Amino acid sequence: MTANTLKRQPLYAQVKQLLMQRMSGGEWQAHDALPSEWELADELGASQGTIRKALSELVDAGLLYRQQGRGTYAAPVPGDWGEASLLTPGLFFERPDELVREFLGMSRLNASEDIAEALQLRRLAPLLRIRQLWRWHGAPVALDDALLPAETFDGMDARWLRNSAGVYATLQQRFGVRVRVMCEQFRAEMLPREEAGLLGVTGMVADVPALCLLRLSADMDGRPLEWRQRYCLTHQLAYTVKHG
Amino acid sequence: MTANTLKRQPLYAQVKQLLMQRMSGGEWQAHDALPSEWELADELGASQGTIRKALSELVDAGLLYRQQGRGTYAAPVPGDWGEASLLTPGLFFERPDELVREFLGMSRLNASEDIAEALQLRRLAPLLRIRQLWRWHGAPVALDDALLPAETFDGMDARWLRNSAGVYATLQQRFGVRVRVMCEQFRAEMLPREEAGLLGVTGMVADVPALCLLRLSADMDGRPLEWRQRYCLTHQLAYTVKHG
DNA sequence: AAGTGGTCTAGACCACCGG
DNA sequence: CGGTGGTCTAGACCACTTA
Repeated sequence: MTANTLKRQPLYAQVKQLLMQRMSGGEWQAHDALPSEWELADELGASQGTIRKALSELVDAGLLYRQQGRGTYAAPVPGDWGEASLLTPGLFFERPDELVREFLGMSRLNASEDIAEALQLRRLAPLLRIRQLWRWHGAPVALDDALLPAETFDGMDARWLRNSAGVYATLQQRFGVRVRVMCEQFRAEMLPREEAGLLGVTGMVADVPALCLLRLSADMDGRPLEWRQRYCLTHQLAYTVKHG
Repeated sequence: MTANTLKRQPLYAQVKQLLMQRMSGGEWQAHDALPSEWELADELGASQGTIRKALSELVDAGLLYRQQGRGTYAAPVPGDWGEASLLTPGLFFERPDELVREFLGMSRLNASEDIAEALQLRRLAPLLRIRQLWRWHGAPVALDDALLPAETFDGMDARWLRNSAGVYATLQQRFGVRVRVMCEQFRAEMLPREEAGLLGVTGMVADVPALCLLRLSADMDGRPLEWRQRYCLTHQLAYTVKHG
């Protein structure tokens, strides 16, 4: 392989980088087959083992999946809900039920100091706020606010969001940006009034504890893209994370 | 390498398995150096590349760490707190402060149906309950109950727990068992009275929401070992998880 | 300088999948 | 059957640490 990128990067890392760029450019959609290891090796002038190492790391990163005897394929865009599933508390081996997403609306606001810092924006930078409701067997269980830098996603159209599979799918389709969840925070809070209303928590029993989730997402190069805040009702359900 | 274990396992997986067994047996303590790749290759009759693949997977699993030019070392036992750190809500890049663990006591009880199933025990199987308090800058922030199958850990001594670095460290030192966190659940709950007392939540303001964490841990072969329940106060702190 | 892990190559064989 | 990914080998060179 010709030494085209930064010299101090190992070859397999350069291959990985190149493939990620091509994937971002939309060369392969979800479930499209990539060239075989040998074709890539010829094309890029590297050995098959080097190509394999790059592909393996992309599989680990969740960007590709492989099937013995068939080929290597582009993985679908991750959903807005994230890796964790909703399960009945205490049952770790339950099969997760499907969550249904409902787009509530898009609005504009200015970044607070915390959020501006996390997203590496100037103070009061304009943001898009995308609000979604999650239902489980019809009942609302979570409320999402996704905050995106407005300048990066200038031209975002609410209709795109209403008719797509979620924020991440829209960013991928309309802006060619692949999102990666960087870190998440959990804490317990009393459900604020506005969110309680949207989640259908009625009556004077306003003393409902909610699981509050914060998420920071970035593109494949690590540039922050999204600050997400979620209120989850966990009376009957719990957020379940499986480890390596 | 002689075909001694199950035939359908690839060689590198057998090497991995063997090294895990030796590690469990206490052959290498934390930060002890393992033999070099070439020494292992000679000893086990595999090639250096195969040994490397096994070692790499053990590094990914957190059992080993490697330093270029120096060697391969046994990783220290993970702490009881887990992977997630406590940070100020909304600040993802903060440096996590140290948590101080305090052993409160050990008692016995019988497994509920849920717990018996998760730990693959019969109903009402005897359990050890190990209670620990976590402090952050002196103030209590979390309360842990670790539930272990009493028969597996027959002879467990409370003094071991009081003077060790935690439950996992004790299991490793006294029983040669390496613990691996399988999955965790989060939900929001109002803090029950007993836990509120132990966490120093005083007065009539009993309406404190708490982050409730459930954890299922296992040994390296996947056999369930521990059910842990934790109540976290998250008024000023949040549970932060970083992703791959 | 010697020893270690990290990268890279070339070639081989196997297991699996599809037509 | 051919093509694919999965495993394994042997050998080479580099980068880093230690002495």
